[in-house]
Amino acid sequence: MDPLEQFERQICEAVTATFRQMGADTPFEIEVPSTGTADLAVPCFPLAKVLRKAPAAIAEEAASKLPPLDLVSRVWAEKGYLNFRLDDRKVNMATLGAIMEMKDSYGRGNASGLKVLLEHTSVNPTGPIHVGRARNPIIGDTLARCMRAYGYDVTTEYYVNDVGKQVVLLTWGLENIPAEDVEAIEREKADHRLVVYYQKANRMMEEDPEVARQVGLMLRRFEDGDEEVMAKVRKTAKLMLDGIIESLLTINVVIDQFTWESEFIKDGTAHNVVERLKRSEHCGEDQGACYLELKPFGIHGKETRFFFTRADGTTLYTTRDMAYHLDKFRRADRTINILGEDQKLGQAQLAIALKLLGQERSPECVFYSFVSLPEGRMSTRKGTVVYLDDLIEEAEARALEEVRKRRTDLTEERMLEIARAIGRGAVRYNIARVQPEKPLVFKWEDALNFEGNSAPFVQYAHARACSILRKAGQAASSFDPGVLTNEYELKLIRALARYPAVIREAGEKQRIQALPAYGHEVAAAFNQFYTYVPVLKGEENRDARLALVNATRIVLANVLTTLGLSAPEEM
RNA sequence: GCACACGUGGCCUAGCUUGGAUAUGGCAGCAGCCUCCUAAGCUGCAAGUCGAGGGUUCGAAUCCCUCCGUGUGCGCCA
Repeated sequence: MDPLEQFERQICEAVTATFRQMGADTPFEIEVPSTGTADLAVPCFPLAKVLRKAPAAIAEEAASKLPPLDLVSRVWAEKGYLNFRLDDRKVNMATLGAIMEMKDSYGRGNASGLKVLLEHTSVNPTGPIHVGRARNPIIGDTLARCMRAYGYDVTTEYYVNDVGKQVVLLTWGLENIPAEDVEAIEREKADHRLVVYYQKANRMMEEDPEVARQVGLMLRRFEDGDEEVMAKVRKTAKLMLDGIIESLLTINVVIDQFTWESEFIKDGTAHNVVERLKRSEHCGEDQGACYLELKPFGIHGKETRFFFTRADGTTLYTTRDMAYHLDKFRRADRTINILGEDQKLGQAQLAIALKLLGQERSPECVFYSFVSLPEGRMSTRKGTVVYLDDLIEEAEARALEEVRKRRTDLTEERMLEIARAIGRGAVRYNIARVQPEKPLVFKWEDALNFEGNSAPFVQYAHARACSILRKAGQAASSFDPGVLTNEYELKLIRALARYPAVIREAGEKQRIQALPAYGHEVAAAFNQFYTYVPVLKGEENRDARLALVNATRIVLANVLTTLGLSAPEEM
C-alpha cells in the first residue's frame, strides 16, 4: 500500500487530459523535484516541439487550464515546470493511515510469487572471511531482504568449493605440518586456527618441490575420485565453513542452503555438460584438452578459448559451475549471483557456454569491486588481511566505550547488547551504503563511523522515538492527522510516505544503496522534529504527534530490519 | 596489447539505467545550541573545472566518441 499512489494517479490523469486539450498527446514524466520547491512536478520541455511554444508558456497554460484537484492544494508554473503541492491533510491521513494499518509490513510490495535463488558469499573455505570478501554477504543478504520485502520468494545459497588445489593444499597442510611450525593463534574458532596451516603450506609448496609433488599427488587422487581423499577434503572444508558461518552470523547473515561443488562430479552432471559441449561446432581440442572458441561471441584478450576439460578429461571449475547453474534454473524462476569483479569474464564465458547448450537463461549478476587496504590488496595466502571477526570485535569494543560514556544506569549485560547492535550495524551499513561497483579502500575510521551517515544515526533516532513512546504510556485510540501542520511534521510525514517507493527501487531495481540513504533521510527529519517540536508537552497536538512518533518508529524499524540491522529501543 | 568497471569540494559519497530547475548527504575544519521527550543530536559558515577534451541536444554529472588515471580480467587455477 503506497500512500502516494493515489496522488500521482490523480495528477497523471488530470495532466494527461489537460495536455490533450492543449493539443499534445505526448508522454510526460511526473518527478519528485530535486529542488524541494514542490511535492511533484511535470517538466513541460518535451511538449515544446509538438506545440511549437516555449516550455514556460506551456506550463503556464496548463496550470491555468488544469481543473481543481481534491488531493492537490496548489498548482503553479515555474521555469517550464508544472508544479504541484499536495494537500497536507490528505497526505497526512493517507500516510499515517497506511502505516498504522500495515505496521511492520508497511512498505512491502505485492507478492509476485516468483522464486528467486540468490547465491552469495561462496568464498573458498581456506580461511576466515576477511573484510574484502565481506562485501559479498552484506550486499547479498541486504539484496535478499529488499527483494523479499518487495514480494519475491527468495532463497539464499552458498556454493561451497570443496574441489581443487586450494582445499587439497589446506588438507595436506593439516596432515603434514606439525603444530609447532605454525604461528600460535589466539582465537578458538576453527577457521582462524586452520588458516595458518594454509598459509604455511603455500609457502612450503613454493619453496620445496617435494611438497609440490606430494600435493599434486593428493590432488591427483582426489580427481580420480579416491573416496578417502575426497572425504578428508570435505571434512576440512566443512570445518572451515563452520567458522565462516559463525562469522556471518555476527553480521546477521544466515544462509538458507549450501550446495557442495563436489556433488556435481559425483552425480555425473558435470561430465554430462562436457559430453554436450563436445558436440558443439565451436568445440576444439588442444593436446587432449577440450575448449570452446569464444572469439565469435565477443570474448577479447590474449586467450579467447574457454577450456572445459583438462588433457586427462577431468572437469574444470567453470564446467562444474555450468552443471550447478543448470540445476539452479530447475529450482527457481530467477537466479542472481553476487560476485567479485574478477569473475566477470568467467560469468560471460559461462553465459555463452550455456547458450551453446541450448539453455536460454543465464544468471543475473551483481559484481562488486574489491575492498583493498590503504597499503594494497588483501590476500589470505599472504596474510595481508583484516578479518571480519577482528573488525566486528573492534566495532563492538568502540561501541561499548561510547555506551559506557553515555549510560551509567544500565547493567553490563544490557550495555553489551546495545554495543553489539551498534558495532555490527555500523559495519553492515557502511558497506551497504556504497554502490557495489565502486572501489572501496578499507579505513578503520570510516568503518567505525558512528555519526552522520551511519547505522547508529538511524538506530539512535529509533531509540529516541521508542523513548518518547515509553514515557507517553497508553496511546490515544484516535487522533486528528490534520493538526500536524508545522514544517517539521510535514517534512517527516512526506519522508515516511516514500518508503514503499524506496523498497520498490531497492528490491526491483536492485539498488540496495537507496535504503541506507533513505534511513538517513527519515532519521534526520525525525531528529529535526525532535529538536523543535514538543511531543509529550504537545498539549492539544499530543495525540497526533505521538501517532507520528509511532509511525516513524515503525518505518525506522522496518528500514533497519530490511538492512539486516537490529533496532535497539534504547541506546 | 585487448576487454570490462570506476573517476563528483581536503577525504568518503548520492544522483547516471529513463538527459531537465540552484549537483545529494556525510567526515574532517570553523562558529553557535543541553533549567525542557537521550547532544550518537540540532543550527549556521566555508569548501565543486562532476578526471580532460570533443560531439548530440533547446538543455549533459547523466547519452556518444577520444584521451588520461586507477582497479579487475585475459590459467588445461578456483
